[in-house]
Amino acid sequence: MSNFINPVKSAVAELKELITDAFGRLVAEGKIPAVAIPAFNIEVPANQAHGDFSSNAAMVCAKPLKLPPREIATLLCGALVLEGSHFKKSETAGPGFINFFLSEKWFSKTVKDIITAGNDYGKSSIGNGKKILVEFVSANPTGPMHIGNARGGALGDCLCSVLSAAGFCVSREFYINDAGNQIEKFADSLEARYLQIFNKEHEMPESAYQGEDITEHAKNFADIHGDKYAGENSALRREALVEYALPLNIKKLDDDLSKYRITYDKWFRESTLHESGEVERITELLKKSGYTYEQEGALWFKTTAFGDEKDRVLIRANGVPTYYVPDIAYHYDKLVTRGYDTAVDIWGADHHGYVPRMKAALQALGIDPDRLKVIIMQMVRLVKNGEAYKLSKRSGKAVTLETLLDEIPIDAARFFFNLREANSHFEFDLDLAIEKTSKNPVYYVQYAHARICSIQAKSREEAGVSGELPQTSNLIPPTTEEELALIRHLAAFPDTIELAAADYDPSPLTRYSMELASLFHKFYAQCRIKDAEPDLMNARLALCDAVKITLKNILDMMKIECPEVM
RNA sequence: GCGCCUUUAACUCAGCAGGAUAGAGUAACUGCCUUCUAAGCAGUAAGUCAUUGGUUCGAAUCCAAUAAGGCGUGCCA
Repeated sequence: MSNFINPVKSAVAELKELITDAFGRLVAEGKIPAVAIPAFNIEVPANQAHGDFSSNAAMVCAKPLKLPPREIATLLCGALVLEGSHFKKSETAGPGFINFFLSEKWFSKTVKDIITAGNDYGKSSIGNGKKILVEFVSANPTGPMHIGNARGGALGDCLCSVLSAAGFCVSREFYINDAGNQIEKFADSLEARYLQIFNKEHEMPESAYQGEDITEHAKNFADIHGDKYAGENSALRREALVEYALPLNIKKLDDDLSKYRITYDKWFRESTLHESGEVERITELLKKSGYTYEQEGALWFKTTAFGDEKDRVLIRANGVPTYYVPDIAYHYDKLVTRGYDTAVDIWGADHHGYVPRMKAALQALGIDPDRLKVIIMQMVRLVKNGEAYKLSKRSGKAVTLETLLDEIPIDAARFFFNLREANSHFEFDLDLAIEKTSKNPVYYVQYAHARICSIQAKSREEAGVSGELPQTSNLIPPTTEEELALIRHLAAFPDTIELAAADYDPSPLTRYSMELASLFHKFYAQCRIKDAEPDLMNARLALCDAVKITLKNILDMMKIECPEVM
């Protein structure tokens, strides 16, 4: 499935070998004492003048070798054999760094490898086929989704793509809280609105959902059933109302999320855990774990034994389980019953205190708590005309996902929400998101893609060839700094995916795409393609192709369109 | 009170398994379209990396304390 082309990794591995060989040679020649060489790093210097890679090998050896770092660096440089490698030059610099410069061959090879890999370029196998279940959005089915769900959706969906690209076997899941207190509250609200239709005096409970969607449900229900349920007993009436409205709400969630380009592998209903007896079974398992006790008529779980700040109630004194129990049952289902290696949950920051609680329960059940990875997402602050934008025109309530997508393109929403890491307080500039200029990062990146498409078409036309360019068999090496910088960055793509996957954070990829677009635009401004010499034109078209492939691979992951014309 | 998160240029943010002169975009100011998409490029200016200590050859990065802000701390979810 995945190609193992990682131009940076292979270069780094080669360098480590070259340096180790050089040490060996120095020892053999008696120039340095034979002591254990400490681990050293190969890194990409911030400053390009310092080469393509640099190593601190000489610096970390200063102590064991009892020699000044610069002297060691000079010795190492003398002992390095670069012939036949992908490097053309090494030099000592600064406090004792050794800087390495890649040969032109490496650059040509990288371009060729990317084109060969195509859709697979960037994929990695670090996931090793491990099964990951990512649960995200899981919005309350009692009402519309809000702006936090919009962030969670874009983040979760993109994270799934990243993990897939990194070689994990990923499932997307939505957990529907269709049981418990909030459904009771939903029933309260619907019932009150329904009864109000026939009796204006009827009062709405203060704790009820006040949104217009509730009123609409009640009205539509009354259109179908009239006052038939007004005289019924409350339990029947509530049941009928919930049975009517809940599926509509769930359908709406699904519809809205589909518009947002999110489709789940599974919608998991909390109610099934109650119906199947799993909730009771988990309660028994927890009791058996020895970490529960009864107090004041309630059943408590000793979360303090696992570092939480206080113990928590599992079963209320009235015999009804708190939300905690089905949640534990749900995670048990993910990690044990269904056997996922890892469960990733994306939660709003207001739930962060819940993390130690959930992990404590897993531990009590003998499950490694590290198998649950909770991504905490900080709040989003919408800004319009330089001011906080809090209210939605339609409902007068918090801005809904639907309202947001009315205001800005889906591409922009998905891109913007992945611009920052989840755990950063996020300011979303609505004016910027709809702007069609280079200020808007989405357009900037898409424009690079469209530009390449245009160049390719024009150049082929000019050369009078029928789609046969570029020929990658014999690329002439790049020479300009713009080309070199662009290829260096292309080569870093697989590492960026691995980094994003390891941190469960897609945002490095978003920023990577902006940098790639920027380097491409610079290259475009500086290097002619259409009227270049045939060999040069071919090489540059190949480079364009490699950029286009990489851009497309990223935008596909984010489910953002790759326009050929803008 | 206790816990988690945040604090880097005027604004929004990168950088944080310690490394060589702290980066980008926006806003401000200058240039560049008879030449492959100006939705673009080039340039100028902008910093006490919240503060104070510590760790060491070296700290925006690690540790501690302080300050400011956000969020938690329910027999709500």
